[in-house]
Amino acid sequence: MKLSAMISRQKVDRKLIFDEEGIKAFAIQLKKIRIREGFSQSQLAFESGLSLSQIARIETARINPTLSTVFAIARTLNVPLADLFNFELSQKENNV
Amino acid sequence: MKLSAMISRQKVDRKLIFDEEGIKAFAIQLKKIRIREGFSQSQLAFESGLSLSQIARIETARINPTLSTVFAIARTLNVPLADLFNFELSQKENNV
DNA sequence: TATATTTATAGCATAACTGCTATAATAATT
DNA sequence: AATTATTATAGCAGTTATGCTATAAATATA
Repeated sequence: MKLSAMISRQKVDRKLIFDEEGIKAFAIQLKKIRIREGFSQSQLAFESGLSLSQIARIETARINPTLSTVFAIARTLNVPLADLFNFELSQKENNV
Repeated sequence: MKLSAMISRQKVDRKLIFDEEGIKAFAIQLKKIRIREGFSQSQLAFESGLSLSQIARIETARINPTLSTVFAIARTLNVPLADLFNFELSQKENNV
């Protein structure tokens, strides 16, 4: 994250979560599968109806995409949804 | 509708996608897993740090949640991410 | 029935996602 | 090296996700 973003974030006491670990893991997973399926970012953008900038922002982990966006990607790449989420999140170690 | 209205609307018509089919399928899947894991919506909300209204909105398919929100849910329910996405999307039949 | 718990709905304010457009940076190809 | 293709970055406008608070509806329990 950029310094300017960190500063403004810290200042505003923001409420919405941004799961950096998960977002980065998803970015890696998407890029892996997109390339495996033989798509360029442009192709994926065009065929899915998403914008190229959006695809790039997702793969560089700059934004926190919505489910509908991910669904559009999965449909276009023609892969099972679970494939895109086939990675591990660190679990919170709590629980009684 | 008048042409002028269509034109001015066309300019503003940049509505974001809302994948109703996918959002509904996710709502069902979340509810199923939440109950299976023995959580009430309140518990899930409290332990995840999400608001109760947000959990309800997701399970009633009224909103299009972000990945970070889904990640928080998966962590709290302590289930693999792929579990929450273990459902089928209708694929677009095209290609080649 | 009554009471408590759980789930659903609503409005507001704020943060942020997305499309769009343009440009820059990087990688691939000739 | 030059050209092309691909990927990354940036700012703006419009729409929406989210938290918060409150209330209503539905469901479970006594």
